[in-house]
Amino acid sequence: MTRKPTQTALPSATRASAKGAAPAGNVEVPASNRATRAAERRAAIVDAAMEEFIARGFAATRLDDIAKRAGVAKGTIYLHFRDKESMFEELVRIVIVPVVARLTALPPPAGSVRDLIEAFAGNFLKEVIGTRRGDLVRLIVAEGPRFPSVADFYYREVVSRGIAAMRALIELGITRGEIRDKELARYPQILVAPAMIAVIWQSLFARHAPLDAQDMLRVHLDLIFGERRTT
Amino acid sequence: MTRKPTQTALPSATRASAKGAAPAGNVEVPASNRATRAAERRAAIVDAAMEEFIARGFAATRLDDIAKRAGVAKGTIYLHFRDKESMFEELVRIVIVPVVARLTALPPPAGSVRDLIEAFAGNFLKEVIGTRRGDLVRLIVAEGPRFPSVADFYYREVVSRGIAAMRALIELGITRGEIRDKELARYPQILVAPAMIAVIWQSLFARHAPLDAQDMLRVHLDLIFGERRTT
Amino acid sequence: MTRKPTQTALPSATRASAKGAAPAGNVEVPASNRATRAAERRAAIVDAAMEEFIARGFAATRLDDIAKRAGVAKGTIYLHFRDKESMFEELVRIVIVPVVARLTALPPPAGSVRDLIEAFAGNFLKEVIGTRRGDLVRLIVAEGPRFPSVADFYYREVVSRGIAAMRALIELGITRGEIRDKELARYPQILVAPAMIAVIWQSLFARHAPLDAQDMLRVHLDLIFGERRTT
Amino acid sequence: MTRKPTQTALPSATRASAKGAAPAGNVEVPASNRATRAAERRAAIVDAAMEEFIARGFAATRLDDIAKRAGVAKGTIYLHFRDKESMFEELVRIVIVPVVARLTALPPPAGSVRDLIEAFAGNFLKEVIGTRRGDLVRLIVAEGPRFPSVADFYYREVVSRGIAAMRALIELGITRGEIRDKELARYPQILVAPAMIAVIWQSLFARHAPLDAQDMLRVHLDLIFGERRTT
DNA sequence: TATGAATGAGTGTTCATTCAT
DNA sequence: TATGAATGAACACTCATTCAT
Repeated sequence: MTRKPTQTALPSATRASAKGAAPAGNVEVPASNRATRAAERRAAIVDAAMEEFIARGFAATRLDDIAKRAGVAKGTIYLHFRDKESMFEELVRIVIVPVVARLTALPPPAGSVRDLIEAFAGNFLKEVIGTRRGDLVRLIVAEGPRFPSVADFYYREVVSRGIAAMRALIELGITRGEIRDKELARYPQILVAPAMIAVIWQSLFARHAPLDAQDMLRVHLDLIFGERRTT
Repeated sequence: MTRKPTQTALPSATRASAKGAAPAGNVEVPASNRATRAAERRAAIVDAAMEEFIARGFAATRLDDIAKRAGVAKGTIYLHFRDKESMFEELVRIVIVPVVARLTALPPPAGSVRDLIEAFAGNFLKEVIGTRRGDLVRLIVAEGPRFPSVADFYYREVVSRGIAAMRALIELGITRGEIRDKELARYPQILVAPAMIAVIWQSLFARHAPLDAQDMLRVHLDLIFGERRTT
Repeated sequence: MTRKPTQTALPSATRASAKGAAPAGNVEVPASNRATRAAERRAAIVDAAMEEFIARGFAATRLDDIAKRAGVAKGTIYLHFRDKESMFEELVRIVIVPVVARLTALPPPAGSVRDLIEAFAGNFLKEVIGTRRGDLVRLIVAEGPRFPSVADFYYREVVSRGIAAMRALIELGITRGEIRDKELARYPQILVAPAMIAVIWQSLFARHAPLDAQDMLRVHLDLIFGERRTT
Repeated sequence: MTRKPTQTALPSATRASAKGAAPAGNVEVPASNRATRAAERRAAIVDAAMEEFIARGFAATRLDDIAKRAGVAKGTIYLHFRDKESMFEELVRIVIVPVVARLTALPPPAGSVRDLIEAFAGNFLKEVIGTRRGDLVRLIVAEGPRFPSVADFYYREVVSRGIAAMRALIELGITRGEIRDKELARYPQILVAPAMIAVIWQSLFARHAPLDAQDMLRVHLDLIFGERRTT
């Protein structure tokens, strides 16, 4: 298998390092204090690791490459993470948690259930589908069986909460008469399935056949809520 | 990462060794001819490789383990496959092709479109979801980005054909008035999404929360076709 | 290191197999008897092995290639030779012996010593320099330290006899007054050295700078015998 | 082939570790700086590799043995050389270059041409014949055909320059009347041949029949320049 | 705290040798 | 006698981890 160093830049939510505050021209310990510097390094490592893990998978990723991409020495990684495995596990947590936080910070619960779900889908589209985070989801699907702790974490923090939230929305929709099919509440997975498929499709088949995820999700919601009168 | 050799038995479609000719209760199989033996060995390697690749992913799988599981010497693998990569690529072909063949051997095209799709879903449930083949699908999702040839093959042989077949069925359903939502034909992925989600769920989360895939697919079809009067 | 199968044909003194006697169109055991067939196979193996050993050296030569080149199965080699090492050792004997025999079948001892030596040099030029046999000499130089038995054999059969023969000629030349330098008899190597250098040169540097070995040997003999009046 | 690790000590020109600074009788060398240590290690690897390659040839040499002999871990070799092949190629350069430099640092160009050549021969005797460097020459002859880059390098740096230098000396000798045979200038190889033969002889046949290389070279020079009056 | 040279266990691949046919 | 599939020891090369500086 060929190794072509992926050179994609990384505009990451975890990056806390872009600080204009550092006084230029200082060789020893610039402006920020020790703790900040450490946090920056750690963030750089996390970013680099995510890129590499996504590009090659856990086993095929070399710490050398992560270090190079993060701009630190290989040994430095071990000052922040116990080993490669726990780096991967922590990485997933570090990246996933803020996303979940943002997605669950639901918009004002005003309006129809469909509006709520559409808002949610819009966020998901923007934050996940076709982004690094989407790739991370695929990575979790890929490595889950070898990292039960990751699968557990992901199930606990993302899947089960997502399913519960969707179920609550569906039940609300049924109560309000927006959703006809009462059985849907038993399988919120059905509501989420096209979004997941979109995530995977973008990773694997986008270059064979592009997919208009937004439009697909709209069609799906039409199916569930009945066609919209106007847009 | 700990390495516990997964010892799952393997009831495989690729196994050609179930010879009815062998006297039952015989320990030493009398051997048959050279070509047959070679085919058996190759099948054993394919089966073993599939188990190992599914359990560990491509990079973390050791040829030593495949050989041990297949009951052959390591060198023997190289009599059948050029190297680890091409073994993986051929493996996918070898396992996928007959499944596709079987799934596309559509049941008697009589009855309603819903009956057709239900028959198809039933096959998929039996042949893929929760089986080794399902795990293979997850494996392809996992390794696809690193094996463009595999992703290409899978798209060409499975995805595009599956999408096309589903679209044809959907259009038929629309024509016959069984399906109301005309836009569905533009996104057959929606029809398939829950089945794919079921495949992944069984691999990753079954132990956290079992999923009645059959029931879920029924609910999904009810959503698309309208609730069934009787079952 | 790349492996380009050397495809040079092999017009070898050891080949005894080119027999027009075999009745065409016979599948089982053609004309010649069993022993002859075996001898042919053995000769084919020896020829093929020589080519391969010369092209790659002992360690880098694969028995597979020898077998392929000889047109026999790999196992067949083991019917003729105990193992790779002893094949190499026997090979050297098999190829060297007839050459020595031919070279030592000295031409009629008439004429001057210089004539004798020139005749000898002519043979050497024709039979060794720039030929497969020359390459074999280089091979012996190359593998000698790892094959003491080969070095021993070569010293015993070729070097010591060659040196002795040269010394005898030199002494005759001194006696007859053809050679002035009496000390030359103590170092017959000096007489042979340019011929050896020519052998090596053709193997290694011919493509950088071609060497007219014949002319060089003449100049060398002029040095020893004094310039010739006419040619 | 039996594998007996040759344990010959190695007084090498490449060894840079003989540090006069180290307190005598000290077991643990105090280390000095990083760069020095790296250079020492590299030199140790080069020395060890030369020993092993000379003893076994390229293909039969194991990197494990080189590492063991050099007192480093196997991986360390790869910090200094890309792979086995390039190690061999660099090795030849590293060892040959300083020898050439020393040999071409000609002695005071005073005196007769014969004196010059004798000085040169003396150096060659001391520096090459019967030394590790001589063995290396034999190794180059052995592996040249499989390492064109080595053969090229050797031709360019050693052979062609040596031939040119010898030709210049011969022509000077002819001009001054020291050398009678005018054709010799066309084949400087003749002048060098006995020295090369001596190199090979010491490697292969010394134990069968010792050769007094110094005396042989003197006889050869007598042949070319005419016998010396006194020594 | 940060470095990166050094380590050595681990793995894909090769190939001499065997042996059932 | 001849075959060539099968074997498994051997080896080049990699890379996670350590540790002296």
